[in-house]
Amino acid sequence: MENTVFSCNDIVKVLLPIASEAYDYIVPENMDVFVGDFVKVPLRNKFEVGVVLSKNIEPLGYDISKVKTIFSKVKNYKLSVHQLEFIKKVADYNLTFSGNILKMVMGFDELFDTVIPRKKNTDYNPIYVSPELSPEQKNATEVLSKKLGAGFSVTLLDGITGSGKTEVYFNVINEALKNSDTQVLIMLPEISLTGQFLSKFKDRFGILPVLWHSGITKAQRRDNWKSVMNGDARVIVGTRSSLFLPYKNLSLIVLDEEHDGSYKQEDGVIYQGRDMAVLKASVDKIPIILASATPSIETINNVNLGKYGVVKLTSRFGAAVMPEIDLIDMRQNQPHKEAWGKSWLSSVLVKQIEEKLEVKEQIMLYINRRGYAPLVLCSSCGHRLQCPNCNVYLTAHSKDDTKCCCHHCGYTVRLPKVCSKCGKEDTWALVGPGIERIEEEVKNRFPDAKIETISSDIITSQTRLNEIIRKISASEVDIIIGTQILVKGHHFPNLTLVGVVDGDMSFSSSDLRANENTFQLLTQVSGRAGRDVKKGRVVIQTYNPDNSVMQAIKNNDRDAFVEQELKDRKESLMPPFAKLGAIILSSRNKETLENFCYALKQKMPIGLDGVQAYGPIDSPLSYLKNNYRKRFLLVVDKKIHIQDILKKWLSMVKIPSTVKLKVDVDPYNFM
DNA sequence: AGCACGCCGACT
DNA sequence: GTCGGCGTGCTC
Repeated sequence: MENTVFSCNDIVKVLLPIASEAYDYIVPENMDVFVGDFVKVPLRNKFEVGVVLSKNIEPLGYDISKVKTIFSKVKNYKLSVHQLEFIKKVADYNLTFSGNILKMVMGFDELFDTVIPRKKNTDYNPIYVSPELSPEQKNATEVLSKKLGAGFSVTLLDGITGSGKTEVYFNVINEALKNSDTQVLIMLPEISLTGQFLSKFKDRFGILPVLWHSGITKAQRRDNWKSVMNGDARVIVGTRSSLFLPYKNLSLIVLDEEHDGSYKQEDGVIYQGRDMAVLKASVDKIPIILASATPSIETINNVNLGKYGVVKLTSRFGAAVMPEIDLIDMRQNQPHKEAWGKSWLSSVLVKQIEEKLEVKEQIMLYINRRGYAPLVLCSSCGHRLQCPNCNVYLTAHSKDDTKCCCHHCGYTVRLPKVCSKCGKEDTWALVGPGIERIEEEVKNRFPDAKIETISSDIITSQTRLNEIIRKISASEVDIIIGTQILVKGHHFPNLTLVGVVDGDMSFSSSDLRANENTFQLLTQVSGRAGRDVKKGRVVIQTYNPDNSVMQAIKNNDRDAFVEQELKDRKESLMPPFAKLGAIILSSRNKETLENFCYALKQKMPIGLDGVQAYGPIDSPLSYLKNNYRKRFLLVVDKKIHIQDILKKWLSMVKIPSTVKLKVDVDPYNFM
């Protein structure tokens, strides 16, 4: 197979980076092509580069006069049989075209432009310096190192926050790299984490890994892609898209923060990066390490079933101990009447902040809501400002010179003078707290404190984020107010108090993993406190202190949470005890959408054993970016191949060109 | 997803 | 007569 050569007049299948399966092309005279070769072919009225898959032995299902001839071969570019197999499997699993996956493999448009190659230092001379490991860390390193070179395996590196998981897998990576021509991929959930990670890696190994994510420059893309293909890149750090790079000889994948929802790609081709990483490891027959302090329920279930191995780190690194966690019952801690609608920090939390400021230790306040206020309401008639393109309310940003923004489509409007409904002037009430409003309250209460606010609206560049992280580490900041961006992975030795302003927020999402997300998020946020010699403290404000998730967090009892959650999922027949598939339909035309939904409903798979089909229903966001949206949901027995059911169902209807249809295998949210 | 083709209304 | 907006369908 590897050496299969095709020559003059053979018809071969060429996969192109477009939404399609492979097309047929004739091999011209004086050209030999191999499986995996990149070739330039005519497509319509231009040229496109694709990859040779196989010889076409089936009769053509169309007019042979349409078949064009390969124009040229692209030298020095090749995909291995493993890579082709991976493309096919990812496409099949997620019910999309192989061409869409190839597009991700090829990474960018400029790949085959003729450019002067840049000089890069490709020497790999690491001088690895490991810190002294604890007995637990040593054991974990040993167990994981034994998986190297021993074929496909999945192992969960299950270690509490601050236990030193990174040092463990760094040691394993160092072990893997002793074999001179192998490559290692380290996956992180978000771009914002990669910068910090690179310097940490450099501290230990003395060299920088190759970086890959959607934000790197074109020149970097081109260079990094090539160095991964020719094997010069030994260590690659990247987000989920780095899975599709053309590795020459990958020997290990480490996927950090495996529970993180950011691994799920929601637009374009929908896929779960973590699951595709496991698939990649199985195709390449190599080990994969999944690391987390709060593993996903799916992964824990796979460990329980014996499908995945596990190594545990149960104590914090060095002298650090786990923080003490308090739940503040907000029903008993409402602000005073005159502060109603102006204050969101309970007196308990305020007192704790004062105490920490006194002893010059750092405080982090967490609120996962951008902007100033999530709702703008006319106090005269009750009218709410809404987005014209989506059915959501607008969020008020920056109190003075107020702009109102839609967080889904980006629509922005100045706060109008008069209410469009009742015509009265200056009646707007800005309702609820966002991060900017919490910042305002903190500044009023602690005017002498040095405060930094971190949200995606404020942090527009990696440099800016790095600068703030440096300031925090150097204790130039007293109070840090942040959204998601700060929760993951950071280590601030002097941070000893974490305050969660709205602990209930993530419960209210239309996500089937809402409980799980809340548990993971609050555990991770809490994990920022007291990572060094000083003991940390966590204050979570909540209206549901008796809720079992909240209790599990307070008691630092992950097992209790997992047991309850597995029981609930089993009873309600949700993953990991059932397989889900969603069909998401959207159209600018409401009637066309409704008619097509009716047609799809007629062909819905009913009466099949172990298959339940629901829908259509309006999406929770039933109007988004000028499109109406509806959904169907399939819930099937784990033994049933859900892709087959979906494929068969969809083959029975004709999708109008004005209706967009997306399939989401293993959906996470129902938006 | 692009991109061309063709149908139709508007405007010179 | 012809320019351009947009709905439709094809790409080997």
